[in-house]
Amino acid sequence: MGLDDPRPTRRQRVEEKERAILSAARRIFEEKGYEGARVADVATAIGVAEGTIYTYFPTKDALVRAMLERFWEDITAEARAAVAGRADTFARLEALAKSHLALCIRNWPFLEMTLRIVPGRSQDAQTRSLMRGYVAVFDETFTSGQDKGELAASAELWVARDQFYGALEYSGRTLMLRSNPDPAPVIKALTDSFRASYSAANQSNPLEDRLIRLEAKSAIRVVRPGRRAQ
Amino acid sequence: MGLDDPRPTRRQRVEEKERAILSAARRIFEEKGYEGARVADVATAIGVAEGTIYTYFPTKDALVRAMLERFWEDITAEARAAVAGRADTFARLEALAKSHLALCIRNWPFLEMTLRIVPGRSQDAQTRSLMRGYVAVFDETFTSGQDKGELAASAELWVARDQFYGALEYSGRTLMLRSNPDPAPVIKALTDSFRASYSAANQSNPLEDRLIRLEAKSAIRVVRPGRRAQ
DNA sequence: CAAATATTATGAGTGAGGCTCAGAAACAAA
DNA sequence: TTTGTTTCTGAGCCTCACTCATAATATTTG
Repeated sequence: MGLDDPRPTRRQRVEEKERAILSAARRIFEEKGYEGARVADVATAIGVAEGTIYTYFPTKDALVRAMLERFWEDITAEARAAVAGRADTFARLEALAKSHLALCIRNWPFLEMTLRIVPGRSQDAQTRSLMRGYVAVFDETFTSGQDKGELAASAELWVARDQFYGALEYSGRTLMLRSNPDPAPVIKALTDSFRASYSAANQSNPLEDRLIRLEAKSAIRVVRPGRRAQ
Repeated sequence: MGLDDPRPTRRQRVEEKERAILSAARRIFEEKGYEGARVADVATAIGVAEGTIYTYFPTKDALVRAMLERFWEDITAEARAAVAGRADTFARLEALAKSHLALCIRNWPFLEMTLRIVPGRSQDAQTRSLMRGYVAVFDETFTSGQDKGELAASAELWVARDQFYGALEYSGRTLMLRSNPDPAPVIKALTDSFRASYSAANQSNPLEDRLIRLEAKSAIRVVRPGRRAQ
């Protein structure tokens, strides 16, 4: 098969149609929300029968999940771009916060859907996995900040992460209700908080902090010589 | 009509049945979640026909909203009890945080439903109104802390509020995924943050802070002699 | 190229569940 | 008791998500 073969392969045709479905879904679900959007709408939008959608995605839920997966992937690039080129950890976190708050406001329907999608009690490990790559940007920034000694080594990553994204999501929601939303005070409050309580310089016992950091590093070297999933 | 008239009035009968419906709904929606719970289930649970439910609540959504309204009212008493008897603002906030985090974990289905209930874009002023009385406990604590000079007068209430509840909700969600949830680090991180960035003592310019506070007070006295809804 | 086979598309049909409404039952007023 | 009013009832309507027998299309084989 030549590189510019005019006849697409089977796999290519399938992927092409998948893309078409997902991009139509994106428009429609953004406009109408999860409940409001009909699977039939998506089918009509790209000129196929409703049944066709179901040959590509087994349920409406799966369709939405696939759509959201793409969404979070796309958005992750934005977050990475926001922190790129900044050395100072707090500057990175501030940039990330700004980027995320803007995201909350611009793409509220998708954020909301992500939180709504998964039904039932404590089953939202799936929701988490959707956002995993996205929050990894925060995680990397935070842990590298700890490694560099800018952030307190004793701080727990997941606690800081929830503080960060929780505050931003709630604030985003509030801002959306305003006629003239100004994100500045939110960013300022959050970065102030982080600077005040996670800066290694502010720790009550800097020596203990350095000790924790060194122990953590050597433990990693000794116990896990290779990279291994937890 | 005597106070202990055995024959209940019409109004009383209506309210009694409303209570019965709502309390059955509470059990069923907690167990099965929003999508899983059937209106017919609620009807069967109290031994009436499905149509009867609809004479009391126009839609499933309205039923859930009424149920959640009660829920938040009940829970508000708990929050008030948590802060009662504590003078220090930070001690109050800490108690409130503990109480709220426990609430997130114990009553997750209701919290989740509250966030899910409202359909459509940026229409969640209604959701907010559900929680209004509840968050008032935080608001009162915070503003009275500002009045007493313990908290920075320049801090914006809504920003602090979103930081507080946003962090707690996200952390609650995370904790629920753990086999052995320990809320202590969450509480510590949040109170540390608040102490570090909202304490009046830590402000860069204490004089300016006192000035803001005095101006705010006198403005209230002069501009609004009576209590007036915004 | 035609026949045989495999894949993909179709849309009428099914089931579930929210909601309606014409009449029945219970209650109140006259 | 009669008449009027409120409350209750459940068979059936309607909207979807989802299925499946059949048709259309693509690929392989002879």
